[in-house]
Amino acid sequence: MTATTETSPAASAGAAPERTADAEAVDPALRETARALHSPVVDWFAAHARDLPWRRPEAGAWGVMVSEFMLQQTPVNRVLPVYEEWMERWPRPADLAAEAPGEAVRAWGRLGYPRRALRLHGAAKAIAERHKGEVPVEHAQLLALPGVGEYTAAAVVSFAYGKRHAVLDTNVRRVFARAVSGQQYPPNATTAAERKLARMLLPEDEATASRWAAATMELGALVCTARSPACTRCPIAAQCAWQLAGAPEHQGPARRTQSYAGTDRQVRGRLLAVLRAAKDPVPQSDLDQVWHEPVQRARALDGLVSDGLVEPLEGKRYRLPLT
DNA sequence: TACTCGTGGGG
DNA sequence: TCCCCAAGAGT
Repeated sequence: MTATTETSPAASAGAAPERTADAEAVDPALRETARALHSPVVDWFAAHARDLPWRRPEAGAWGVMVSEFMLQQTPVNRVLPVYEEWMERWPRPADLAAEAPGEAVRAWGRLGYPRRALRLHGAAKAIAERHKGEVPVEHAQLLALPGVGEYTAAAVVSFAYGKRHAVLDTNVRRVFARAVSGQQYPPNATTAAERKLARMLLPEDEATASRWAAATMELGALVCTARSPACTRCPIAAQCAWQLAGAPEHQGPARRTQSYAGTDRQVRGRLLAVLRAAKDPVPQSDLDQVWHEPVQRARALDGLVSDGLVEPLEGKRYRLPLT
């Protein structure tokens, strides 16, 4: 029974008058599908969830937010040590807000995409200034913070505050694509249909919805993986639309793989690595050593400066930003 | 929408 | 070895 992801005639025909304005019509078949998935997935999570530091109560909303920033496109194993250092050094948003942004970039280390460090610092400042030092509870307020998008806002709302909110990351999208839509992989870009499906599948009960969000993510991360899913260990393999369809190969455009060698990104990474390691301002002549091609080198450095990741000083010297 | 933005480990 | 991909956001 593959669930339809769009409006079904049955559900939308005679719109129930008692529905509130923003309530969505729910396909009865999909509702049944959802109920059949909730218990197995949530129970599996209770038995197999990893003991990650940001899942412990003492992490608090700030800990959850820090972890979510770090986990944007970076694997858990690499995040763990940096997260621990970070939380020890800056246990509250105000602690980070009081620091120079360059210190956040330095402490970010080699997690990659260092703009995230800058944005996390900016988010901490906004929280300190506009929210009395407390991580906001409202999704819209979270969304207004730098570096917080649809996913991160939902994750904080759900994981930190236990609210009922659909959480749609790459893991969840893959689980739903397979279990419900019968596809090996989700579309390249998140679609409105996926968002709607995620809302439809969300359990009504708040506490269950929160567990469901974390559980579907964990299932995607540990079992329903991209490359080689461990279907024998999957709690919903018997109901999986993709399995029931014979695990067909993905059709449609392949995800375009991003190159790295020789790109500006690589040059930026090398430049920033030098600056992270330096305690004092670095003369340009030192930065020139990291890349042979002068035009690309200059472009990369300019980009870092305009992104606010690097601060230019008098006499062709550079450092991580003090302000 | 499609593209940019780091880094490194596992298949 | 090489390639794929990993709890996205911003433009």
